[in-house]
Amino acid sequence: MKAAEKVFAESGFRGATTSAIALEADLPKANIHYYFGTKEKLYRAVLDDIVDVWLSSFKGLGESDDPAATLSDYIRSKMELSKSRPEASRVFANELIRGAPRINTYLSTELKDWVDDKAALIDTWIDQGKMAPVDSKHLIFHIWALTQTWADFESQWSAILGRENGLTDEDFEVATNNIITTVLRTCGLIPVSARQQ
Amino acid sequence: MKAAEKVFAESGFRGATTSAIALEADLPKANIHYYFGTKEKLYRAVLDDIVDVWLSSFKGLGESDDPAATLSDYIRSKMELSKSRPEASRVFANELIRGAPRINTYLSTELKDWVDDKAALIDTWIDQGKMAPVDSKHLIFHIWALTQTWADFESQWSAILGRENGLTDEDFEVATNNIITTVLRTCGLIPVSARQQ
DNA sequence: CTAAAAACTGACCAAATGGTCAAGTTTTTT
DNA sequence: AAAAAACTTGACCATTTGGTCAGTTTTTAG
Repeated sequence: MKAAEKVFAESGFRGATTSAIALEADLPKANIHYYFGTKEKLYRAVLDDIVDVWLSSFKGLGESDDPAATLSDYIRSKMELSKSRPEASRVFANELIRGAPRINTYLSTELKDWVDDKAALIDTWIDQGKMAPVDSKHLIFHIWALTQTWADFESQWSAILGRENGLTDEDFEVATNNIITTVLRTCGLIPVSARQQ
Repeated sequence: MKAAEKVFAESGFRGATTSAIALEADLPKANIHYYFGTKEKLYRAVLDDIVDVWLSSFKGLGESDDPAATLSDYIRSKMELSKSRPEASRVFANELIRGAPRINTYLSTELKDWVDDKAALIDTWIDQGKMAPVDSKHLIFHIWALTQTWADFESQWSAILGRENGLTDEDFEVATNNIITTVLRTCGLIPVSARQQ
């Protein structure tokens, strides 16, 4: 599965070959077919695994009633995922770029429900005057876009920042703080004049 | 080229087949090889074309001396590109996900220089007290991430928003305004308490 | 008009692909 | 201890792949 995730991340579903996966896993190709049947089924297994990780990362959001802390924690956990499982993120990104043929149902049911739910929570906070008015769904979209980009497009940020051996822990730390700053300022949860750390 | 862009966007370099491109272009496969030689060369031609469009979209930024107007205009032009050339954006995204093997030089020279340059401009604005202090490079990263996501991951946003026939012009309009709000609030250029339009 | 250059294409090929299978080996069950 | 079940794998196959090429058609130049 790990080998498959890597190869699918690097080449997409169509471009990945079962022999490349077999080579990466250091197993004969026939063995992989014994366990997973077809390339399609293996891909689905990898995708299901990723969706599980994704969904479980969502659970954290919304248990506390403090918008600033909740949003910061969520951003931090999303960034942790971008750092620790970039390949998973890339497989997912590949699937989305292709129009999400295999996960459309998941997107428009479970994921949509989750977003609707959390957006309602954010709207409550706004109504209670706990944060500035924002488009709650788009706020969630922004958090996803800003955090996922550090996994999916690492090569771009790495090149622009002049890191020859990929992004460092410090880069991720800085990125995380900047995202938190942006999101909290958008929500009016930290004074804009404050210097960034 | 148009057909190739579409197929490469859908399947990535490895997954795209010359016959699929030929079919899409309604031409015999041999004809495509006559003009472009190899699949690799065709892909490079497509990529070069996209890089051109990208670079020219950058030119606008920085001519005026009004941060709010400049940033808004830039966000608007990036969103225009996400809407009008989503396939180009996806080809580029595919390349980045794969580690940018073919455009690494471009990223760490031209693009890096451009970012260094514009970040310096933003730093000037900050020094002049025209906007709140922010990490200028990360501000640019945020704008790119927030705008490109509407091309690359359209399928995701479309599913979550419950749009059965893809995103509408209005969705793009709302997204654009939300991104502008987020960026301007981050920069302290609009009061946070203001209601969003 | 003509001949040469350029553009085009159907038919083909070697290599790579996803997948199968029979013949084993190892592990589990009884 | 032996039978059954599960696992492993080298060799193989039909199909698809990127790419070629000989021959035809179209365009250009004198």
